[in-house]
Amino acid sequence: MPNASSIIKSPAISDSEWLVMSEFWRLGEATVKTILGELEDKQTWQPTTVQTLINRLVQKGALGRRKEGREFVYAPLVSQDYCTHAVSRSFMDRVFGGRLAPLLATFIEHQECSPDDLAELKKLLEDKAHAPRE
Amino acid sequence: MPNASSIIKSPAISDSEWLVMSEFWRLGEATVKTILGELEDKQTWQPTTVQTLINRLVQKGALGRRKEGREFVYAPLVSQDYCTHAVSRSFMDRVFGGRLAPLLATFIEHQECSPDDLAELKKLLEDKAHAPRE
DNA sequence: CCGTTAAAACTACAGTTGTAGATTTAAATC
DNA sequence: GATTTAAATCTACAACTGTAGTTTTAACGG
Repeated sequence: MPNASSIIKSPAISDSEWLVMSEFWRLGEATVKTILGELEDKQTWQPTTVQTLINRLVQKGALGRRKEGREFVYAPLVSQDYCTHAVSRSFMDRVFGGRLAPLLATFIEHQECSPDDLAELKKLLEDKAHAPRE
Repeated sequence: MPNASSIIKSPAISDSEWLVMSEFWRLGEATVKTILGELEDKQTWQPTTVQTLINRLVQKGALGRRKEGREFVYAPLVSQDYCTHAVSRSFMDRVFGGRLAPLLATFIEHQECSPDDLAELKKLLEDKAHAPRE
């Protein structure tokens, strides 16, 4: 995936669209039918709804596609990593004035973290501290 | 602020509206004129735009108001803490499958954290570890 | 080659959002 | 009380969203 970041603004992916993109990111590529199968248990969307969301993602440049027989095979044109980073960044800016600590604090305060979670987070920080420049 | 959480769904505050709410949360209460002054350096909105955003926040139940002379004094009806927690929760669910560690990892990976930040985060975790139940 | 039929494309429609101009109202002032 | 005028209300309008029905197209099977 060429890194379009810092040049191209990541396409604005809406909430519903994000659910669809998640499947594509997980699968790498897929037909509408495949996605319908994947989403079946998670959503109650009609097939045309999913089709519409996919179409919009193509229009926005988030998905590409190639014809294969009578159907299209779609695949992400933007990486999940890039998109999650972009939305996280703007989320943090908007809600926490760009500071990460208050974000983390919010979850810790509200006891959303199990001891295991805390340990995991700690490990993340320590690893980073020991290899500050990768 | 009575804790309406877990009962009442927090009003869906849009991006622009959030900027306005932030000012009210900071100031406690304010008139439109005050907010206009506060936002002047940060935004290029026309006065009516701000007025509209405030009106919508009132409609949504995020702000209350009382008449004072010829103008209204507005004040938050929902706490910042509650709202930030609510949006953080749903953001994390949507983008990171509900897991905090990947969220943190995203920022760490992208070198968005200074050593100071890392230290601060670490301290947060340690404090929590030592006082798991407040 | 033609019909069947799955897939895609087109159309729809109300609610939200970003942004703001135009009009009304009522408080303050003379 | 009439006038001024700041503040609020009303209106606008396009883009985006969530959600899906209707119509067209073209590949496959006979």
